[in-house]
Amino acid sequence: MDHKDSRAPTIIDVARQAGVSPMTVSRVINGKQAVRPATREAVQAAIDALGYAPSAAARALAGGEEIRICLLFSNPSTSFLSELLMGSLEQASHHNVMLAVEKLAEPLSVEAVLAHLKHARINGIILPPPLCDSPEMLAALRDAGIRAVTLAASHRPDHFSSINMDDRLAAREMTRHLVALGHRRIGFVKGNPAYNSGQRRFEGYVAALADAGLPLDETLIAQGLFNYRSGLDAAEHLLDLPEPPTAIFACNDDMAAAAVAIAHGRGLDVPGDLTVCGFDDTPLATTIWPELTTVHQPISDMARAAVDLLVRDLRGQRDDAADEPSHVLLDFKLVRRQSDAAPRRRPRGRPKA
Amino acid sequence: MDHKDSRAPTIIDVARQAGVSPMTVSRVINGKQAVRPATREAVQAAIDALGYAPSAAARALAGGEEIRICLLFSNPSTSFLSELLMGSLEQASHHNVMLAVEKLAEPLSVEAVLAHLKHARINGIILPPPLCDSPEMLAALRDAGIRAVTLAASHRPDHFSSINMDDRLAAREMTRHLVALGHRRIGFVKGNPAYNSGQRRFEGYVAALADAGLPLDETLIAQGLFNYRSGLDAAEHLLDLPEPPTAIFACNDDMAAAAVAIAHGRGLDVPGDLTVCGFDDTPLATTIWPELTTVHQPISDMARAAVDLLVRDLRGQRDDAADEPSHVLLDFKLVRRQSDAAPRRRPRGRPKA
DNA sequence: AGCCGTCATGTTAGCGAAAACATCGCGCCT
DNA sequence: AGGCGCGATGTTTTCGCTAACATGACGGCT
Repeated sequence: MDHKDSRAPTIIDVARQAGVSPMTVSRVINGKQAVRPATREAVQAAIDALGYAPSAAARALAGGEEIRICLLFSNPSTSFLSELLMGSLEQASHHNVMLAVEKLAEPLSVEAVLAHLKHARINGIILPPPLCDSPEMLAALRDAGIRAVTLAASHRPDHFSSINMDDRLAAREMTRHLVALGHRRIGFVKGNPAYNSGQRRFEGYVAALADAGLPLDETLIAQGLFNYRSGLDAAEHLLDLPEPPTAIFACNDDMAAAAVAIAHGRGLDVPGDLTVCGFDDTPLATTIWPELTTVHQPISDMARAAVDLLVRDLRGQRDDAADEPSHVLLDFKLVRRQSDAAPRRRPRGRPKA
Repeated sequence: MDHKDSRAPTIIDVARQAGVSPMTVSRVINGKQAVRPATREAVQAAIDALGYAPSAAARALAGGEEIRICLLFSNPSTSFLSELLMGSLEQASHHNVMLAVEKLAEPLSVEAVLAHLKHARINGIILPPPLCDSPEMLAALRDAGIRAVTLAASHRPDHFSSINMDDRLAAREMTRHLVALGHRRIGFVKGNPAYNSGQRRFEGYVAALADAGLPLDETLIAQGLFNYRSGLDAAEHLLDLPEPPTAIFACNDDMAAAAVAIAHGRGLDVPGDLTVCGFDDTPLATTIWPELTTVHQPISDMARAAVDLLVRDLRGQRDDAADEPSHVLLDFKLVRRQSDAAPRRRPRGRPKA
């Protein structure tokens, strides 16, 4: 298609084609300043005709500051990670910033990390759990003058922006959904107390019960650790109760999957004899059978938002020093699949042999 | 630490500090041509002292060609994807090439993709499954003159380089391991026939049986589809046999997990009463209980190798047109966890009630 | 002894885009 | 009516680095 087989068209080629100066083309590309509509259209036509796309490298070079941000993670589940990566990569290329991805070695030495970040000229960092909940990490970052935004952190950080999902509300809606289905005895499997999100999910459960005027039965609450193994124990305990729940709401999908396994082990049909719901919408939720009804956390959206915020903060540094961190709360979605149903008419009846 | 609070040090600062010209610094950085050891050390010292790191943007700009490669995926599991991303991102930044990550919309229109790639000035593509197994995709890419390397493809592509793992050998070793444990009746759950890797894993199983002089019992072979649900059916079928296997080797972890679930549902202990092994080492393998003995596919290494190959091909284009595609086979690793054990002394004995 | 190749290093000229500054034309205000 | 201001566009310079070429010193060869 090209006149010459040689190189990709540059902004100068476009300018020539459109009969304007390169600067005008640049303005059109960046949508800046005033350009007459007629001129804009001409330039756009030239761009389309030549199949021009700006060189990211040249842009970064000329644009003054070269922004490099880093997604620093230590130990999230891979599904969480890949969502995170997808979202942040996309948005990073969108803003034309470099995105490094860094895995923190296990004995996490804050100084070592900082030294590395300094060395790699990282301007800003995205911190997913569990790093975002480490006060020393946060403090060290602040002292080093590196911008950060926490993602799904337990606590709202003091000096940084944050992106979160409303765990409490999500759990409340899920519980409300269970109540609407007709369940009255709803078991809850708590998460690892070290993670605050588990706590907030529990609060949502409690609140929804109160909303519905249902009593909070302590015996229906089992402690879990967020992992499958603990979910096994918790479900075992719940189903051993003299009057077992008709539904189990677990704090994450792994534990919910464990509850399904235990139920099947006892010959219970899910959801016929027992409704099981999870939280997070990890791939596990759709690999097991029946597929789990769960809460979908918009991880890639959160990552996108985090990049946006970080870039805004970073670019803003030059403009003004207003620097107020923002805190955004993203929408979750309750996704209904096949593990929930109304309780059997006579909850205490035996499943058919 | 910096003299001025202003900007990051440039190659010129380093040159001044070391008392040489910028070009010499550039040569040291790129490890090119002959630089006297003494000079090299001086420059290195200056680099360290200033904490200098080269600007990727400037490098790409000056370096002539700006290489952009793309990881094009359609539908892999997220764990596979995140490994892929980690490896390729790391290596891409290592080579200072841009890495775009592109998800293909479901109704995969090859032309649309090509148009997009052209537009985004992508020079080379990494193709994981299932895209790498689409002949039309491969043909279209070749016709468009875009370089590609397939990753874990079923067939060795004609015109592109490829990265693979030896599925056949891995399955053979796993089976051999099971035999060494004392198992004689080893069930096999095949994968979706559409994927060739499943076929090659099956071949490995057959070969290992032959190695051990064990008969190939057709009744012990169940067809699966690579998903959990199909694993449930396959395991059910296998355990319903008048003389059930003492071990089940599933073609992937999802189906192995299903087999564990079925075993538990029947009151069978894993691995006491039944050994279950998987393949792939997905996160699922370590979330369920007991954790699965499986084959670890070095996905991130494969991604790294893919990037290396692609960059070499792309840069080589300028140098010479030798252009012979290479095909590399990476090592797998058999990872033993808690789902395998020697069979019970009397295999036909009932599990204790 | 003089010439030339070769190694080690310096100099110049961009790469493609955007910032900063310059220009030009036009309508509006006093 | 003259100047002022501003909107639309052009020119120049700059970003950090490397390719290509230039230089200079040194040693082996005839």
